[in-house]
Amino acid sequence: MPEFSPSASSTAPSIAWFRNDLRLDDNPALAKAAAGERPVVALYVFDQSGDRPLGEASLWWLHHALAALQASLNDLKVPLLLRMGDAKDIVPSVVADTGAVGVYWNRRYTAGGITKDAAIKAHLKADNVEAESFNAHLLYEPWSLKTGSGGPYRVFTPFSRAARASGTPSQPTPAPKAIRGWSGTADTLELSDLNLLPTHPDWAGGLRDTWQPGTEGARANLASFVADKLSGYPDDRNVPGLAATTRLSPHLRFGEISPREVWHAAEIADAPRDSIFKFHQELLWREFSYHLLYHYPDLGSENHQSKFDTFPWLDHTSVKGAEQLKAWQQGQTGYPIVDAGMRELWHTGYMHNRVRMVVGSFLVKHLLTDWRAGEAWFWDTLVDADPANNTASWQWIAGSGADAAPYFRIFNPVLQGEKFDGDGAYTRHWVPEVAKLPKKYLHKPWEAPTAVLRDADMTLGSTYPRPIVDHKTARDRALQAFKSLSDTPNAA
DNA sequence: TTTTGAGTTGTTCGA
DNA sequence: GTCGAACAACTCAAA
Repeated sequence: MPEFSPSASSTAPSIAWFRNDLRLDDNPALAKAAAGERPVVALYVFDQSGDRPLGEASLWWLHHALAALQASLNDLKVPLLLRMGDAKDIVPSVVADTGAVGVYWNRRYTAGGITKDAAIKAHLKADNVEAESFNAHLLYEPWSLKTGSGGPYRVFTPFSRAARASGTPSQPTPAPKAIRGWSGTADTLELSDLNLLPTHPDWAGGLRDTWQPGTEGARANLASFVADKLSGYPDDRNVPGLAATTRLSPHLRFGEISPREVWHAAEIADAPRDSIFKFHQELLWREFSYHLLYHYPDLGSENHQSKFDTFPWLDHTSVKGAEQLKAWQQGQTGYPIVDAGMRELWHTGYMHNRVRMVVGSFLVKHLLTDWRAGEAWFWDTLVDADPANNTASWQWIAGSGADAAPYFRIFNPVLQGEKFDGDGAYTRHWVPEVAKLPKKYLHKPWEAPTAVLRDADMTLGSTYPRPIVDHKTARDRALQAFKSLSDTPNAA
C-alpha cells in the first residue's frame, strides 16, 4: 500500500466489537483483531434499538460485566471505547474517529440483530473496511443442523441427536497471549454515563449479594460445579434447596464464558457418563432455543402453534386479572412454592429451574394468563433473561411452543413442593411467614388446623394469603380451556 | 409416498 | 403406600 507510510498504517487499529461475548478467552473476533499487524481497540455500543431493550436486571448485570471486561482489557493495555446509540451509526463513526481498517465481531441470532449487523457489514465493506463475523455464542449455529428434508428441527430429541452426530463442539481457544493495544485517542463515555444501575430506589442489593458478574465469577461457578455437583446432577438439579445447578445462565447470556469451555469442562470431568450426558443435554436445550429463535424469529411475540391464537386467556388487564398477575409477581399467591420462586426472582434476579416450571405453569394454567405476560416479567427481572431461552421456555410451559408440554400436564404446586422441597429448605427461606409450619402443612397451609397455624405464628388471610385460586377448580378450568383448542386445527 | 415410533421435567383415579 | 392407565390427538423425523 504505497500511499501509506509504514508508521501511519501500523497505527490504524483493528476494532474488536464486543456484544454478547464479554470475555477474552475463546473469543474469535478478538483473536482475529489481535492476530494481524494492527493494534487493537475494543468497542462496546450500548444500543437499545433494533433488538428488544434489556430489562432492568439485565442492565444491572451488563454494568458489572462491562466493568469486568474493562478491567481485563486494561491489564492488556487495550482500550475499551464505550458508546451509546444506534450501532448502525456508531460503528462507522468509530471507524472514522480511529482510522480503523477492520471491524470484527461475534454473531447474534435475533432478527433485529441480524438485520442490523448485515447493514453494518455492508456499510463497512462499501467503505473498504474489513468486516468479519464469527461464532462465539453457540456450539452449533442454527443453520448448521437440518432435518432430513432440509428444514429446522422442531423436536428436541432429534435435534440433540443430530447435534451430537454432527461432531463434538470445537475446543475453546485461549485468549491471545499478548495484544498490542491501540495508543490513539477517541471519544468514549464512562461506564457510569450509560446509567445502567438503579438509583432510586436501589433494589439491587440482593443481586450484589448473589452474583459476581464477569468471567472470574463464571469460572468460579463452573469449577465448583464440575468438582462438586456434576456427579449428582441428574437428580440433584431438580431440588431447589440444594445448590446443585451451575448458575452459569447469566454468564452464558452475556458471553462471559464460552459454551465450548463449559461443554469441555464437563466432558473431561471425573463424573459418571450419564451425568455428563445429562448436563450436555441442558446445554443443547440452549442451542435448541437459538435454533428455534433463528428459524422462527417471532418466537418471543407469536404463538409458535397458531391454534393458540384463539386460546381463551383471561384478561390480565381487567381489575381482577391485574390483581392476580400482581399477586403472582409479588409472591403472594398463597401457594408457598410459587411464592418462594417469585420472591427468589425478585431478590436475586434468578429462579431455580424446577421452580420456574412450577410458577410458569401456575400463571398460564391456574390463572389462565397469556404466557407473554409472564415472559415479560421474567425479561425484566431475570439477570439471565435471554431472547431465545426465555421465550422458548415460556412457550414450552404454555403448550404453544415447539415440542411443548401436553395440555394435561398441569403442575400441582402442592405436590411439586412436597416432592422437590419436602423438608422445605427452599420454601422456608424465601417465605418466612410459613417457616414454622411442620412439613405436613408447609405446602398447604390452608389445610392446617387452627392450633398448628397458631403455633407457627400464622393467620391465613393476614400474615400469609389464602390461595388466590383453588387448585382443583383452576385445574378443571384449564383443562376445559385447552380442550377448546383441540377442535381448532393449526393453520398450515 | 407411506409408515412407524416417538415426543424433558405431570397428575389423578381406581384397583 | 404403590402401581398402571388415562388424560387426545397430533406432529415430527426418519426409515
